[in-house]
Amino acid sequence: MGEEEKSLNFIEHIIEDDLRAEYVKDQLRFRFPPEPNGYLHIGHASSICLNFGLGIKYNAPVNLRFDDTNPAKEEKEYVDAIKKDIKWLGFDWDTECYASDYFQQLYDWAVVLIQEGKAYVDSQTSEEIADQKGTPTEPGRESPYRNRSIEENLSLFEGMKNGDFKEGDHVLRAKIDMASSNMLMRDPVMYRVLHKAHHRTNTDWCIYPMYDWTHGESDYIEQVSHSLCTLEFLPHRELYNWFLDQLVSENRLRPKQREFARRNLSHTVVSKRKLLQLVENNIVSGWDDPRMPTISGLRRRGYTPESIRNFADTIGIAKRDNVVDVSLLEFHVREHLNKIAPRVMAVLNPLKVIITNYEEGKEEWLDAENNPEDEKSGTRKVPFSRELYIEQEDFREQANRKFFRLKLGGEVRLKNGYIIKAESCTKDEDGNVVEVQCTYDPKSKSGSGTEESLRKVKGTLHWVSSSHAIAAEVRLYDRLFTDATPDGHKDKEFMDFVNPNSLQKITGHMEPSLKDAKPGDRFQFQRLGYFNVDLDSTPEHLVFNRTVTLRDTWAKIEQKT
RNA sequence: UGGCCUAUGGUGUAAUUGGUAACACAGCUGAUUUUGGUUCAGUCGUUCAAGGUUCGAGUCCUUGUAGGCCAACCA
Repeated sequence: MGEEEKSLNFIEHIIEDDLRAEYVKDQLRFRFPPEPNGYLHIGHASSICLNFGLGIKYNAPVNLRFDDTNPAKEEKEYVDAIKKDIKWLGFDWDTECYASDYFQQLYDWAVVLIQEGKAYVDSQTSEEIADQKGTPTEPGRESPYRNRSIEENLSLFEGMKNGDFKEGDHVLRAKIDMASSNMLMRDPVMYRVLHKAHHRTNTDWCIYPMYDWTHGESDYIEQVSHSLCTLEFLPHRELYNWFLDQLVSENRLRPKQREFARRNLSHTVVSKRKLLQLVENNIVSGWDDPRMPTISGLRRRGYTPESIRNFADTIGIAKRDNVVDVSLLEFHVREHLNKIAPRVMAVLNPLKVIITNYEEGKEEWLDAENNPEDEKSGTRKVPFSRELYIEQEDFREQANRKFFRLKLGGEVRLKNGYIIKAESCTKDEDGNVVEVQCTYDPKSKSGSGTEESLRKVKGTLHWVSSSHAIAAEVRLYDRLFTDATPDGHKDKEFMDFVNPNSLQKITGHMEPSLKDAKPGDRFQFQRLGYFNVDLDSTPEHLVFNRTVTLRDTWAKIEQKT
């Protein structure tokens, strides 16, 4: 019941007010209305969580409606990807709808508008129409075709529908007010001729309705009570209402458009158009590249639906411009993955360690906890032997007291194993350490209960047995852009900020339990971060993505000195 | 030179609708820890400005300032 204490966002306040004033709960209905012209991104996730979350909160139906009125940009591929992403996020829609299902109804209504003298066919070029539109500070001029007879309009509009005209010959316009301070009210175009096949209606139509003439009417047909969209549609509201005024009947629910600010994420772009540019210019491998802020990219990267929902929940919804720090998103994945990801050991930057007093050829299988956060997760066996790998960063010949890791003459615990002491090291001709010779304390074995095993040493390192380790490709990701707001600069293009080093591929050495890992499986590589198995992975060639690093306090300490 | 929207810590969002400015992240301290992870405790810091109404203003009014949106046969 703690849920009820949560304060309402401004949309919920509006709904509560409406519930008190005019609606009953049963009339509430929402919709998520993507255009199938690209993949969904983290900004859409916010909108999805808003609309479907409202549906859950008020036990109201939520439609998935494809706003497919522009066949030039839309494809079935996108429809399928969108449906997959919404389901993956954990939501389900009441009815799958398409604006294209309403083409006939929309046409019939348009004819009614013509008959009532509220719409006319304009036969000018788009340039002429644009020229007459005026500017925000000057009124527009009326089209010479504005006062055509109803009969002529009717016959021309029918001709448009029948394919008698080329693209651009005519458009249908609403007759509103060329002097309105709202540019959208200056006789907006309702229909244009487009001789293009539509992914659902194929060539049935060669005129297509514009967004404004479609959206509110679709909401009305579906009896959506609250049509929520982003703030850039705010000026459209007047037109949305004008179109509704022409056709709503008293006894049917009249939809309301309400607007909220789109969510921006730092160090990335959240716009289908810009994401498409990244794909087309091969900056990334595709819409689902793990560096992309698309839902499919985040999924491939290893994000969980829960973490994205929690993120959307935390940032909430409001009306002001915003740039949410990506570290908040990262916090939510870590929070979730910490609870569910099995711990394993993997060495990404190997440095050979020889335990000189450990018998050659001997191997031991040690017990390792799968997840300290989950008692039921049990343990697994990891092999130990004379020759191991640790991370290069975990050894220094000498270091100060703040360095808890291995140094000459110093001791360290090997996680789930023994305490070792570095005795000497060998270097190559360039002076790089290539091998460390250590001794181990045979009585210090983890979990053995001996006095020595309970000894406290400052550092604990992860490691793998070099002969048992399996090699795997590991893909390390960094932010796609070097700037926090790549598309927020007036003098520069967002493309100027693409990080050239956002992907690094290396070969890591994994503990052998990982050999059966399947695409999608998530792990914590201890002390390194959370990783998942990539779609490209095969049993012969494992591929891991780093979802996110662990919080790294050491990196901060080191940076300061 | 127009119309509309917005303004709360570094970031995001709240504030019983005029009554103690709070939650999360980030940052910083410390404790715990066989992950420099987790967990725990503490800490830092906020109402764009100036007037006004009021016993009382983040909230209402006025003016200003700053940012955003609007002139696609895109959505």
